[in-house]
Amino acid sequence: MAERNRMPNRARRSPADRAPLTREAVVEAAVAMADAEGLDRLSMRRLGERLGVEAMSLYHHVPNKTALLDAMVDQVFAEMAVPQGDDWRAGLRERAVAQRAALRRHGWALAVMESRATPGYETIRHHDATLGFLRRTGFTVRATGHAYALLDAYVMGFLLQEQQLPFDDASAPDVAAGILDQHAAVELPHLAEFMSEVVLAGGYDFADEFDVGLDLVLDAVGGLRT
Amino acid sequence: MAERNRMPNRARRSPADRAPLTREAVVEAAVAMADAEGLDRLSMRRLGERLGVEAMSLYHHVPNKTALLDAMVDQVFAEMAVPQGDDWRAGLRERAVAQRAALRRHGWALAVMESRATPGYETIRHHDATLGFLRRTGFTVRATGHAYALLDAYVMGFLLQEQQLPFDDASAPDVAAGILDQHAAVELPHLAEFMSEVVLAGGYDFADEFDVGLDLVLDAVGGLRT
DNA sequence: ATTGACTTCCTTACAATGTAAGCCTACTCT
DNA sequence: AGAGTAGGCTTACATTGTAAGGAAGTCAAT
Repeated sequence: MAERNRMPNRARRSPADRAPLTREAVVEAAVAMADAEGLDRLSMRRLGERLGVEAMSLYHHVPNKTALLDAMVDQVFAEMAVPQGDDWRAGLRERAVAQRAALRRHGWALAVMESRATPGYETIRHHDATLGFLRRTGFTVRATGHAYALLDAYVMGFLLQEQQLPFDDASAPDVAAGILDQHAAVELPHLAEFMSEVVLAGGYDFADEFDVGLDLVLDAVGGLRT
Repeated sequence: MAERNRMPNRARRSPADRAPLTREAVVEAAVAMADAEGLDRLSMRRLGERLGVEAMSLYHHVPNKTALLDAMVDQVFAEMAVPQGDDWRAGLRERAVAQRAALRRHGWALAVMESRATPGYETIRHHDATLGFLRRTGFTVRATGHAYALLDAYVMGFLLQEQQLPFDDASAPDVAAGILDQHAAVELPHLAEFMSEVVLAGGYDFADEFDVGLDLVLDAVGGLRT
């Protein structure tokens, strides 16, 4: 009896002496799984397997799969650094970069965000902190709304493009050539021009466009400060 | 026999005297279905039902569901007007507005575009035409790339936000209050400020932010012209 | 120490999905 | 007339989310 109670409350000894399952562990594993294998390979059964548990056991920690997805997105927001300091431009730039990094690390997140509409705790906190940063660094309430919408739209939209266009690594030229070949029957003079003069010229990385656009957007945002 | 051949080639008389099924009809019905009932209610079985046909019959016109989704997206691009005229700013603004209209008409399209990466015929044509417009109205090849990326990122990103934020109709105040209530335990001073001073002040429609940001983006794009 | 509530796991079961395999029939072409 | 094909149908299977309920352990109160 003394021995029996040596273990913490919820320790189980049943099949395998595994660590107690918690909501956080479930969400974390789900994130890891989606990161590693993609969103469509994340099923309750497979997630359970990874945690050494049957699928239905997960429902003790998460009401259903969409709630799990919401929690996963919230986790991503938790990873996103919030802007700090007094320099509005530096702060916003950092936030944009952090946002992009987080959403690239978790490629599934954009897709999930898009379909769900229930922001979680960390998400809300992140928004509040960013709004606070804007207010603090000289934006009126109105301007804050415009600035936030513009900046966020740009970052999210760029990420969306990045996921579609396959020009972000060394294989860009091949892919570009492939697309042209595939539609060889159609007249595509301008696409061909862009491909040959920019993409195939070498050294083109679509990811570099991010900074170009970001600077322009930040200029625009700056103009909103009274 | 003379009577028999009165009908066009593929007319069937079998169970119901329905019109011949074509790939276009399938895609069109799929788009209509997704528009009306949402992407997740679009299944091959339900689509077949709508067309008076069993699910497997659809596979004679479309190789698989993902190809169908690709075709649906392509259809949306086909609806998107391409920029025309000599005025770069007017042309780009029109295109952005058309793009937004098309993607709002077909709320599922963004989500599908995000997961697929194989552009179709109409999509490629649209890109080519837009690139052509930029080149024609005074953008260098390089500047064209930057301008296109920036503008598209903004429009897509804004749409993504629009789908998340539920502030685009008269219920905005209720929703805003609901979010604050739900997280009442957390300190959210800046969100509360924004809600009370902007959203709850009445007359706030997030959709209006589109034009504000678009003008700023167009200013920025204009700066890219030589 | 016994009881009863509660947690956390499991098993079983069901409906819905995409789609492979193969059959049937009417039309087209020779 | 006979062969080939196109386009429909039926059947079947693996995979999904999850409802329902059962078993075993832990805890609080008696």
